[in-house]
Amino acid sequence: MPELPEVETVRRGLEHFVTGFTFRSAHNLHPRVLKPASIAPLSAVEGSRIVSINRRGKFLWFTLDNDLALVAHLGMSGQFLVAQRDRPHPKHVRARFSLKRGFKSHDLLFSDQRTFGWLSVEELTDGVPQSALHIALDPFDKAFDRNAVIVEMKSRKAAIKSVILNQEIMSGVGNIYADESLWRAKIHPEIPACDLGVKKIESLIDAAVEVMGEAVTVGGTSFDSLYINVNGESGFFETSLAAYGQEGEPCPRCGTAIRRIAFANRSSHFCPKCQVKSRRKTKG
DNA sequence: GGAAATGTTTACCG
DNA sequence: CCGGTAAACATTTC
Repeated sequence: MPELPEVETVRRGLEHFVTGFTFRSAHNLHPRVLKPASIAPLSAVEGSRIVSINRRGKFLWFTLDNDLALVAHLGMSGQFLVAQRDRPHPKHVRARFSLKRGFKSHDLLFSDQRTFGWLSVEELTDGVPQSALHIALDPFDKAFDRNAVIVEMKSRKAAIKSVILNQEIMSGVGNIYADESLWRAKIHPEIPACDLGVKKIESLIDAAVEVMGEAVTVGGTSFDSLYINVNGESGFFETSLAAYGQEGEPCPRCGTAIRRIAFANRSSHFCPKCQVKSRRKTKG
């Protein structure tokens, strides 16, 4: 379930294990793993050295030493795995890369059960691949302009949850962290963004940064294990979710049962007492 | 058996 | 242009 924190965890894992390595071979093992917009087959990366691993929102890419990038989106279920001899061969392997640096070598696998993820070879524009150019900066980017994002959000008539999920305004937030952020900021998901005060939108962005930052911290604690480190499992969900997936469970703040509504083709979870739609005050 | 689940893109309608 | 909705992609789990 990769959103920004999971993708960042994968990025850190890859940075640790494959930076400086050269692609010795690249094998495409599934007819849909290569994004149609890719300018070349996966084998185009053979012979290239990995300079850095980069991320914007949920888009991930390997910057190579030849102005190209191997771009990856994990979709719903994509994973990178460093193949290990003593581990069983993972299922749903869509691509296999053989890497080497000096006497060291290992295989990197891209596994994706539901095949919503993809890989592509792309050119970079100012260090950003073609397919991620339309994606807005995420709040962890050094160049992230918080005030500009607040102004943009405030100008939208759409429901605040749609706005915070819109990757072209601010990237990185998916359905889970949207619900968690809205819960922390005490905002009902269906309130039009333009009806919210600047302070409220500010607190929502801060909540998103906070909750995703915590998730990255938890996900990043597994650095001792090669396997866990790159597979994108954060372990965050089991203990720390206040709203997402908690329908019927008590709100950790007030004890009211969390509600689930179908919204924007997805589920939204919120506390009907803490996150009220109208600002009408109770009489008396 | 049916619904729901994660994300993105595209289409269609108002 | 904006926004809401749905469908498409695939598979597994409840």
